[in-house]
Amino acid sequence: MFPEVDAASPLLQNLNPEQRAAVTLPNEHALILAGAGSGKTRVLTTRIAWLLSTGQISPGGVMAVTFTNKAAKEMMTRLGAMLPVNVRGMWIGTFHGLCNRFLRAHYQLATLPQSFQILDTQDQLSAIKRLMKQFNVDEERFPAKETQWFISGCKEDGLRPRDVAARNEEDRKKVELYQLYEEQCQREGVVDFGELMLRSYELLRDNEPLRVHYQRRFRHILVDEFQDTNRLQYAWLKIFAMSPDGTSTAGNAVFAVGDDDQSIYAFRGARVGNMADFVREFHVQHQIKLEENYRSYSNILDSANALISHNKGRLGKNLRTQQGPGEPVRVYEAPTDLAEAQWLVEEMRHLARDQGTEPGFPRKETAVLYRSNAQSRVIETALFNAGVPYRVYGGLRFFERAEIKHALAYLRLLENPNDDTSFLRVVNFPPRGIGARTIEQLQDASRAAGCSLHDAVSATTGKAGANLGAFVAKVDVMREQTQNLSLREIIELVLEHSGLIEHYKAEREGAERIENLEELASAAESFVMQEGFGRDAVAMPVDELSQSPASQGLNPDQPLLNEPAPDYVEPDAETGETLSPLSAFLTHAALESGDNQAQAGQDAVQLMTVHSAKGLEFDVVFVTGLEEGLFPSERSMADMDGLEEERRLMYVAITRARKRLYISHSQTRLLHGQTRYNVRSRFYDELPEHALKWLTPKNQGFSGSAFGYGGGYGSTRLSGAGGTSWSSEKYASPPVPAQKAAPSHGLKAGLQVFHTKFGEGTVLSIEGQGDDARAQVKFNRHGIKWLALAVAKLTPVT
DNA sequence: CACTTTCCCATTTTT
DNA sequence: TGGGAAAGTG
Repeated sequence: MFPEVDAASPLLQNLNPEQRAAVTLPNEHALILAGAGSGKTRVLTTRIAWLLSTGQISPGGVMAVTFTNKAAKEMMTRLGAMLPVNVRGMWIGTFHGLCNRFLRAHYQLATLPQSFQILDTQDQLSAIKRLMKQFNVDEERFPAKETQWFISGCKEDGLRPRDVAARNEEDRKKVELYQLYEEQCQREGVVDFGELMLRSYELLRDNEPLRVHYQRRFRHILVDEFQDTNRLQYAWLKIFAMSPDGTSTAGNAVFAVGDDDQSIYAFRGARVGNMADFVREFHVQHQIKLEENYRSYSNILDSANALISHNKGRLGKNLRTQQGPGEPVRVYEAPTDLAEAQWLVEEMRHLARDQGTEPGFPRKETAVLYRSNAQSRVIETALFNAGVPYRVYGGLRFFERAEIKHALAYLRLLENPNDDTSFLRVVNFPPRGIGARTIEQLQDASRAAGCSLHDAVSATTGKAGANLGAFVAKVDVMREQTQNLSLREIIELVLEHSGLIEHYKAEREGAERIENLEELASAAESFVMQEGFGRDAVAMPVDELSQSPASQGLNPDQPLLNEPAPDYVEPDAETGETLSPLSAFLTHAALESGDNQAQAGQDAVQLMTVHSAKGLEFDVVFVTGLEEGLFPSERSMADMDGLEEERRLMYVAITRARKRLYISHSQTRLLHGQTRYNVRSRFYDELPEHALKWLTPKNQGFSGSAFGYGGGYGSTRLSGAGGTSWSSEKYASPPVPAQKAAPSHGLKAGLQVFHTKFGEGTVLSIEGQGDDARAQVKFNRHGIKWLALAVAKLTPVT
């Protein structure tokens, strides 16, 4: 063993035997099966810290890949706390972030312009729509969304147009569109998310010296959430560790951490099978299971274990805890979705009251989970009426807001005038007399000349042409004027000269948009300060690469195991070429859409889908809407894989809870304007009776009836007033109609409130009743306003 | 070009 | 039912 282990032992101190074994594995491929709450991130970061502090590797030899920016950031923060090491120098990031970094470093080899821009999903869709219009593709037969899905799917499987076998006319058309789309992107100098991955994969695959260089460099490749990798990501990882023919390269080790039971992203291309493939293709000798759970009481874990045991073909894992049984899992059946929501709110009041006696649950430690976003509405209404502060996850993120995207489009045009997607977004925004007609003509001209819209402008004539010319001139002038300005100044100039600010000043809801635009300038400034810009996007300078651990203050005597290949020097390291701050910021904006958790400081109940709850934990968790057809979703019940994924989803939901878990469902639910009569989810019958406590009498379950789980029986609608054949004793008492009780909005004069648009304010007066109730509120920043309580979202500030 | 009307859709989400 | 996007109107 390494003598340095002793020196590193503080790192290993608080690990259990399995965790310690994982952290100290030899430099060989390994698969860590990490159950929910088993300290997965901890193992991952400690592994890196251990490798560094025992001198087995230098920072430049580490690559750690995650799926989300959040996870990458957390890893860097925790690592930085463990060791005095420059975490920025390491290749820690998301798949896409690392691919971006790689492509920026080798943009010539990748045949990309140096400041290529990244299309997000929206941009991609509009690019495809534009393409389809240009080639007169029938949007009825080929919806743009479907084309987008097809193209992304191909890329995720590593397929170029020529690799796709088309067996019918439709497929041929789609492949043709894929081909045209690629040409368009290349012409415009933009890449979509899939392209980032695919292109870097291909570059490594086809360029041997380059591949060998990186293979020698990254001796340790660590992967988080391995069960979520798609085909291409798997191939991408493999190319770092092996020759394309499958010959293993001596010396580097892939350390994959994942949990097959938490694989819930098959719908977007994730392949759990990658775990088994990994073991086979990499001849994995080291598999370690982390089954000790540090999060939940055993009643909760027993429920999770029992449920997931109904899935076939698992890699096999059982969570255990040293904590006691804890409280039973509480189960509730409501007559209506509204009643379910009201019960939930009532229960939350108790939780708040319990705070005085027991350790207590802060509101932000309470989460309400649901299968689909549509379910949040009833719950939100109930919480709102009860005056309980809450926060909903999901929805528009900062960089996805329309006004932000407009501003970014101008900025992108400064960097790259050929970016037609950006050109079209703002050519007539704010309006400057360039109509659809003019744009069509311009597009025809550009197609005929085979050039970008920008370049086609000079060929246009007439008054329309004059307007276009003015637009292009304006952008060109802005480009010159911003030449030597700081990023903040650039953005401020563009906001002003583009007319965006002026335009929104005139708009009724424009004030908020202007605030967002101002925030964009601030965000850019802090980006420059924090990142020292470009650091994110550029390959590491060579001196850092060859830096010995000694200069990191670590084990001076240990020889480096990862000498970079002498015959290859990373290009940017030589020239010191860096990306402009603007370009780096635009990349940042595309790769990190910004969190949507504004006002995170408030103590509010957390509402989110089960999917977005993955990776989080709360003291109290409500899992709602446990109904056949909803959870499991009827859309996924066609095949067994779909059902098993739903079960894993439920497993994820259950294992979010630390102390108290509620599971609820409703007999009826309003969906798409119609009342649906649902049967409680089959998942109830897969939970252990001993861990449950029914708060309402347990009715005859669907599985107990004579019907079994045939497809399509999950839920039904009442036809007319009749009712269906099987709505017997279960529905003997008609569901309680929606109560029209006076909604207690919980507001009164003098109360401090929060409004999502206007911010904080004070209630001056209330008038009207029920749906007509209005409140006069004096906002700190927006003056006095009347707000209809049925519409406005006012949250009491605590 | 702004505003209104109609129509269509409707798990899950990150990059 | 209700939101967003496309089509229609002054």
